[in-house]
Amino acid sequence: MSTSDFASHTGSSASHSRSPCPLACSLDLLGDKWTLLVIRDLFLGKQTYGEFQKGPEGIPTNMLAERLKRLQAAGLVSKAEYQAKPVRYAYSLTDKGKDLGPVLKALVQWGLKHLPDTQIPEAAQVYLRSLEAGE
Amino acid sequence: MSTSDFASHTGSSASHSRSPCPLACSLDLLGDKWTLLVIRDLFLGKQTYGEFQKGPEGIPTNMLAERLKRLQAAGLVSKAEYQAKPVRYAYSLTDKGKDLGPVLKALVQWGLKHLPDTQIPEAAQVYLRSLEAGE
DNA sequence: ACCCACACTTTTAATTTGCAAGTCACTTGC
DNA sequence: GCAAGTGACTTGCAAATTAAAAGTGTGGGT
Repeated sequence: MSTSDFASHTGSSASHSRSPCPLACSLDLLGDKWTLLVIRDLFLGKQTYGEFQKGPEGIPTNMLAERLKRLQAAGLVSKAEYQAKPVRYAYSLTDKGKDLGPVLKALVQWGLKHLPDTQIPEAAQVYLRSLEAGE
Repeated sequence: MSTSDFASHTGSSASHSRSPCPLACSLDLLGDKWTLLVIRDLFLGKQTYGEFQKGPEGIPTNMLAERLKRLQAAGLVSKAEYQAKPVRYAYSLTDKGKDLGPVLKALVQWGLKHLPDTQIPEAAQVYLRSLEAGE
């Protein structure tokens, strides 16, 4: 059945890539420099591809496309055609995606406390409040 | 003027690489697949280089060395020589590092809720409890 | 003396990122 | 009615990052 012990990666099924640890698995999906920024923008109410691109960090377009695809495949984000004539799409968070609120909140609060010169733009105060409220 | 007039990184100083957003800045330091796993292991009580390497995820040794260096430089981790004859080092979390408890907790809870087949090994139940307790 | 453990460093290959440019379906202005 | 523009991506590379492997140095055990 198996030629070696279970300690090495690649378990019986392809479900978890590195280990069954919920932290490791979360990081397999979210652990990079862009994914959670896209989630943040969704919390902020951004909906279209163009809106994400115009963010202050300037995400490369191919990164954005791939992240949106990954997040859809993982069921955190849904894509809906809101207009057909010139076809336009609106992205939004599913409940699974909205459950990341506490993760964003924790990272934001850590950053505000420990990283100098970081601040939440006025335009985004609303979203922090929605995180506090546990939306 | 649009909602974010500091949209493009105007480069007032070299302090933040991408934007003044606390989330973006936190991710500049922590946003990858390994850094938070090292932090997790520190919460779990691991202290030596070898203990980190033996984790279930099998972090490459050069990644581990670099992450430990980065985390020390950022003041999240401290390194102490606990034995001189054959020189041995013990790594531990600073207060700044321990403040990541809520971040780990949020990611772990999200993973347990939404990612199938994830579980916290018995040996680590203790650490989750310490996160709950707000150590 | 020889082999082994710890704590890394170096080398080299594979993968991912970042940037620029291109595509496709329309829509608008002239 | 046709060039120019907009939104939403895709494609092609160069550059940077990551992963896997092997090597280094100190000292201990037998």
